[in-house]
Amino acid sequence: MVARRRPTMKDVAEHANVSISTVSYVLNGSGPVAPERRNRVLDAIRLLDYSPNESARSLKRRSASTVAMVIPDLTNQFFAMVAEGVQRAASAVDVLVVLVVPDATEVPEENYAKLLRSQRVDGVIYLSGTGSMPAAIYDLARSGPVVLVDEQIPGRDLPAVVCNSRRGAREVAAHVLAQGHRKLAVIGGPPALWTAQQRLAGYREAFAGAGIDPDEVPVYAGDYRQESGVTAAARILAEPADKRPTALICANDLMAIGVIECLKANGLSVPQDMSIVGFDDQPISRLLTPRLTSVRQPAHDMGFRAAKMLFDLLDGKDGHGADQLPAIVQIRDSVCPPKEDS
Amino acid sequence: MVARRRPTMKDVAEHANVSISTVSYVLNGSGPVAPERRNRVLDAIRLLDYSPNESARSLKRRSASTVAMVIPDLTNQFFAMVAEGVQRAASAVDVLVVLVVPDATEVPEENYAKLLRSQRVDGVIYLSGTGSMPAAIYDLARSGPVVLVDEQIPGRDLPAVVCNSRRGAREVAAHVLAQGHRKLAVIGGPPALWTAQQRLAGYREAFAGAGIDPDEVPVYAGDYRQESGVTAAARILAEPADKRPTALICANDLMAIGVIECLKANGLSVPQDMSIVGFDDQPISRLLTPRLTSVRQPAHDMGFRAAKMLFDLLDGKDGHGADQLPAIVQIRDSVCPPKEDS
DNA sequence: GCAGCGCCTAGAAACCATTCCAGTACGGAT
DNA sequence: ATCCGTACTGGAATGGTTTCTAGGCGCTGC
Repeated sequence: MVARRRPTMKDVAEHANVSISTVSYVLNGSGPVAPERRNRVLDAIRLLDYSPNESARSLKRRSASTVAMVIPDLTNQFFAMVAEGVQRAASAVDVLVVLVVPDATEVPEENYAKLLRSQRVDGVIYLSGTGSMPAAIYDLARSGPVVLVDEQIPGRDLPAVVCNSRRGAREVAAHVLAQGHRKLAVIGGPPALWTAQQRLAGYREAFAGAGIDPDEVPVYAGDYRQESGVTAAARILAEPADKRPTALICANDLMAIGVIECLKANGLSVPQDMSIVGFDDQPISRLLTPRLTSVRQPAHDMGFRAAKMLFDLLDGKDGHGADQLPAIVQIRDSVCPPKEDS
Repeated sequence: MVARRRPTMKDVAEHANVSISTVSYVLNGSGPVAPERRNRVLDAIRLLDYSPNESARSLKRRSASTVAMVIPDLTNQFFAMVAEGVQRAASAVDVLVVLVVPDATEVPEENYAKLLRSQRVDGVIYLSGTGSMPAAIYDLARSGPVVLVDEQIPGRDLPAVVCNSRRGAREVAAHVLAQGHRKLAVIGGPPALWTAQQRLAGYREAFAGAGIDPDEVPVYAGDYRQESGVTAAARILAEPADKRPTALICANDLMAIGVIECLKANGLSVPQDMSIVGFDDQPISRLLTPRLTSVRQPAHDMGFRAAKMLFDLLDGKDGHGADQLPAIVQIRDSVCPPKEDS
């Protein structure tokens, strides 16, 4: 089968006995067309099964009706949910979303900038993953509109949709403290990430509020991945039993899951032997045993709003700044009062 | 800040004192250029921070270097993993992947066809979700190259990457039977889906092989979503205890999770009171209590191969047909022998 | 009866890169 | 000195759309 040439506006115009510009006016409603001719054009379009060549269109319009979405890890359901939110907002206005997964091997921000400059995409929605240089993101933003999700660059106010992580963190830590725990430990996220900083700050506020010196609470380094939860838990278990914390505050659910895995493997039970909380409220978290107490971020909504914000930016509406959504503590079964003897 | 015009080849050419075509030759290596001039061009490109306008390029080349990936549900980790595989294959050859999530409200295949015809994308990778009409997919495939993942249209051999679901299903059912179960039930997927049909067929083969009449085994209708597992479990629990199956074979993990949720809520324990198996081997499944016995599909690899297959198609290499990967049974803790008294 | 106005239409100039083709310059062979 | 082939270069056509501009036509109001 010889791949027949797709029909163009010219074909439609000839078929309908009008000029090319008339066809364009009909297509975009960008000029007045007499009803009778409009119908002729419409008929011709149907007949020829014409659809406009989007490459030509974006060339002329200087806009690709496409945005890039940078997602560090799709299998993390938080990101997946954000992605769905973005997608939903985009498809409502007929914008395509291209999926970009940073390649760990190189500095990817440069590629996104090139994407932007080559007009393949009109803007970028950026979810930061385990490690990205603030400076690189800022450079990227100079090539075109960028909206950050759950990330902020200190000092520069790039448009962003964030969650009140600090408050959520404070509240979940307060919940743990309210159960009577005094020997705590934190498993933190990648220190370079805004969210990790915010969450830690929130925890410390709660500690201070309960009369505990935040600097006395050990913070184990994590990277938001499950594996790092396992590692941190192993380190904690290596300490003598009477020095161990009675509650462990994890900066996200994945690490909390790793922790629980490790504790269980070592014969400890959660929450009886150790209370655990997470952050993110992944859908799985309520299916675990015990059901994990966590902090819910409105992921879908964050994605949706970020996309909206980007579209506004592209439309020239310059209401940038950060949009902040609430984080909500979900209390479940992974926290209980500490044992008497600790 | 006035949005300054991006530099074009013309600017580069003027800057380097060569013609536009020379710049193009340098850019694409599509013609001989003397080293000295090549360097002048390269310098000018760097100096002006030029990057080619991809819209113009695709217009001329008649190819967008972009493919669409239809994903019914990103929060399903199986799909997410496939997506990552696709993405990885694509980024290796500098192809963009646009994410398309079917909108439940309308017939989306038509939109994908339009996407294809408008040359916004060169091809489509199609993962079928809970319900899609085979005919619609076939229509879609007439607008451009389409590769199916974990789906096949009977009678038409569209290019596809599938998993040996039938065999995996047979084996996992055989495992259940080997534990001594004789009273079984199946919770099936959407009957319109190829995977659901294959899995059911596999289960039935195993039943027959164990001397059980497959038609005697009740099949509850599910739709691959967690909720439908809950519903089916509730229906089963409504039956008198001595008529209940001792083992429940679920056509995917999500439904199995729903089943377990419901059983637990009703005071039954898994696997002691009822054995459960799933299909897909979602990453969460090994974190549940009990750890769920399931069938692993090489999701990432399936995505990767599907993308490769599509790119081959686009390159004119016509080695279509279906690629079949093995499904591997993962035996864990959710199956044990039936109680004596049943 | 004519200027002036509103609708509508067609022509043509962008938009930017690719590629065919004709042409230049220069080395060596005759 | 002439001719030819090679290695390179530049002009121009092309891809399909949008949009500016000018103009045609039928009215109204004076």
